[in-house]
Amino acid sequence: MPKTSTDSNIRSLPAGESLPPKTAKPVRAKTLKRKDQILEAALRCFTAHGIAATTIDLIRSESGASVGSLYHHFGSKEAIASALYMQGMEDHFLRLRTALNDCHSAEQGVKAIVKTYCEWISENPDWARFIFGSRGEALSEEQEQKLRQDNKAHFTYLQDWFRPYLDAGELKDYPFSIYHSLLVGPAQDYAKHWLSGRQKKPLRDYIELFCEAAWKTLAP
Amino acid sequence: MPKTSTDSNIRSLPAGESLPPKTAKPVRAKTLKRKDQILEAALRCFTAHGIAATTIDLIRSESGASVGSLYHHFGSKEAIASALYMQGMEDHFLRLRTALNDCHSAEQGVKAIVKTYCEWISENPDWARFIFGSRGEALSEEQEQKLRQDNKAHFTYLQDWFRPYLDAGELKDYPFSIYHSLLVGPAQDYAKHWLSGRQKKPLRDYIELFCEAAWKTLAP
DNA sequence: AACGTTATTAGAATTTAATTCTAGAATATT
DNA sequence: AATATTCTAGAATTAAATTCTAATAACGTT
Repeated sequence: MPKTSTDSNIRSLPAGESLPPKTAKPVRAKTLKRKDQILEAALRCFTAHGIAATTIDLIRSESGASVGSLYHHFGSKEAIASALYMQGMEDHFLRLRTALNDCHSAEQGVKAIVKTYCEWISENPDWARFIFGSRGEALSEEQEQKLRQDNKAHFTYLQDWFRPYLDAGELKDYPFSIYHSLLVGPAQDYAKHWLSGRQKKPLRDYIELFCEAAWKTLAP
Repeated sequence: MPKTSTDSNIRSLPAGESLPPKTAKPVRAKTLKRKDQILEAALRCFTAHGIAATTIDLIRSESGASVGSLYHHFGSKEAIASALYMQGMEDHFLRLRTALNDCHSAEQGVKAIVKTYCEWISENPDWARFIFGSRGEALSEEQEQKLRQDNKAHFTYLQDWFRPYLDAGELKDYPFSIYHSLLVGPAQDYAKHWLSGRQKKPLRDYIELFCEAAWKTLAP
């Protein structure tokens, strides 16, 4: 009985977590390759034609896979989008954590978050455009679940990272649930406008500015 | 030759503009009512089932209209979403301008923008959820065009409103294209999380905080 | 290296949903 | 009242997503 595979090619390992003890399903190299081909093709299609206008058949021909293969690996069109979304988030999260490792003050941390955010978007505009564009919809049960978990884990990681500085009074004491919004909200909004062509100046040009602004908001 | 009607029930009149001199097309009362019924039904459906899962047939039965009627008035499913989107934006823009009229300092203006933004979302959560959820996609040529114009007009309005204060040095002198992002970015991000259920505390509870934060960023 | 098992691929068949079309009813215009 | 236009209905069509059946390839086992 063929079963839609769910474990996609995970690139990052959640920092603190240990490997699940599971009854290892065999994962074939060719499978991962095909899945990646499909995801890449899908992103190309989404970028070129927009999410709504991208049909399964387009992804099929672009990826060289067959309909059967597509559905075997992902189960639905939505799931392809989901996977792309999740992959993007993971990629970004990982990068952010890496950046934070080199920071040793509240100010450095705050600025690193904003900077990393902007850089990721600048370097992966297609991916970012897709993620912004598909927000909300397009998440199946399972993936929605996983996204929440990931978000929460990420959130907790950040919280832990900042706690010492907070305790030391190096950071303004807002309710924590709001930190993320204060930090990346402005950059995110500008990014959206830039990605959609409504703003000309590249996001990159304003990185410094958004970093400064964020720090100004959060400095004690 | 029946033609898809394009002039939807506009609630706000762009402030500075005069009425177009057009060769008035007759607009029937019943027509507007039906269009509104359809839009309202559509919003209900989007809220209840999500945008992607809402079918034409669902909107049809919910609105009591026929397929023919639906297509006569809007021309496509996308166009229904577009109209809803536009209507929301207009509603919000109008409200914001009204609020700004009572402000007489940079600080008042800045805070009014953030406050109005938050209040509109808090009072129209379904509408807001839809707008955030449908971002980007779902705009037809014509409407895309109109949205850009509206945005630009709104933008210009804000710019004009703030210029005197900027000249008087009551406001930090950032590039103007970034003001909007600095102002509402944080509130917008939090709103998104709240609307999707990822954050519990209602946006309303943080209005003060976002206002203060915005002013802190923009104060000279 | 032959065998059985399971994963993968292919593409035809089916189902579901969006859109178009044709004709008739309602409303306005002369 | 005659005519033109807009609006409504629902059947017919088209397009796209998904399911299904069978064939092929990869893998572990012997």
